[in-house]
Amino acid sequence: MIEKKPKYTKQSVNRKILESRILRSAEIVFASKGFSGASMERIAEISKISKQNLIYYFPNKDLLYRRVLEEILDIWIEKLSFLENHGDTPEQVIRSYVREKMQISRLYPNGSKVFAHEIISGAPVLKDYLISHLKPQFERDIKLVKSWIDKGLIDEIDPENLFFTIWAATQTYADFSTQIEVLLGKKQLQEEDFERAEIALTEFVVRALGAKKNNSPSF
Amino acid sequence: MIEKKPKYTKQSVNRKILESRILRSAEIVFASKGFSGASMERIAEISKISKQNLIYYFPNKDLLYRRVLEEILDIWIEKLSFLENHGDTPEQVIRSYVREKMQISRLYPNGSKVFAHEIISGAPVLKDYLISHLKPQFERDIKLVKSWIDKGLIDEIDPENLFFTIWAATQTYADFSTQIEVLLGKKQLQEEDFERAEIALTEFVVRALGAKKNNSPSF
DNA sequence: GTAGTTTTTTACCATTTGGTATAAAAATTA
DNA sequence: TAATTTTTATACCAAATGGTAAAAAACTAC
Repeated sequence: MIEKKPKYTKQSVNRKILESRILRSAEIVFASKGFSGASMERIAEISKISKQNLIYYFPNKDLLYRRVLEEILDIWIEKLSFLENHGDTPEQVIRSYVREKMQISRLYPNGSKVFAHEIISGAPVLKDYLISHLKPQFERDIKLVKSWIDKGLIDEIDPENLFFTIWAATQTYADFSTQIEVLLGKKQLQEEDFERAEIALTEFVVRALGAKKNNSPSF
Repeated sequence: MIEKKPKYTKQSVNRKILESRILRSAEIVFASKGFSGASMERIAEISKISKQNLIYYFPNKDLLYRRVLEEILDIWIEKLSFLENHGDTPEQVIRSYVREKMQISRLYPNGSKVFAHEIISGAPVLKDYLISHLKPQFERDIKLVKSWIDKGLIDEIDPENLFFTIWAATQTYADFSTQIEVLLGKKQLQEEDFERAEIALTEFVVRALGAKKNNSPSF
């Protein structure tokens, strides 16, 4: 029997809230234990609901895992396109891009870690998605960078490796945070650490590109 | 009863061979499934021995995991010191360092992945080791880079982030190889891909440092 | 060859865990 | 108040899996 329902009942709102609470909990557990090491029991515990109730919302673990991955990927796909980082000069685009990427590492460290586990494991779940969604965007962005080179706006760098390096350098602040914390002697990375990293990396990249600067170098 | 034995009997040789075969198999499984997802059964299968025989050599999974991590770390610690990359100029040191690091990614991709899983998971096993071994070396290397800056050999870059970026960019070729393969449209990364990456990254870093070059820029 | 040691195989077990089934509160909506 | 949805509790189960115990087989040394 199909019923007509108001869109925002108390129940449906609570449901959304609880679902996202579960997803955040799942993120934490998947990030720190990997897919196999994460137990539904533990995720339920962190979500402060019973295991049975968790299963009521997410009938199985695979689905929950997929949802966590989808969530972080949607964020990336949305913010990660070079083309959409409006800016007139290559330098502006790069600065904006590195900032966006670094913000994702700061704001969604657990999602990033789950993604990292997945890719390192050979992307058993995400491979198709990478091919269908990430690759086309990557190729568009590569073209853009090549056009910059052709126009003489930047030096003749290797476009593919430019992206791999930026991604790696920004993600390392989420994925390898434990190592960085140890080496910097900090219990946890603070906003200032991310800011410093953003500045350093941006400077690296801009220098490497030999981008024609608007503002004079700061040192 | 303690017996004197010849050092290289048929048995002891076979044992060493089998042990390293097991370690390589374990590396593969830990890399693709993480610690929890890796089963002793599967590791035995790849090693072409029975599960019970595997347990004979490595009485439990934790120990096997530790051994795999130790193996890759020994390689790193050995090759990763900035100071030991002899070279007169900063540029030479950097080039040598990036090359070494990239070679590790090429030669030990699975070890690198196991390490990555471990760090992303919060380094439950390796944390102490990082503090006691990696941190002191890191601090020495930071000092060296700072001395370069003081002497005006390189520009005033952020030393810590220099290392984080180099590590991330080189390791991504091992850890995120699946993603890179997808984006480059290749089934597997070849030696030429690593070489290209090495050149690109080296150039990238050298430019970022503003190191005084010996050879004129190639473009 | 034989005793002693090392390696391999066979049989088995206890725990974990993802998930089912069911009933019944509790809360929400109509 | 009746119907629906959400939550918890109880009991349970099959498969996977890390690990034990012990006997058989292979090898080494004398």
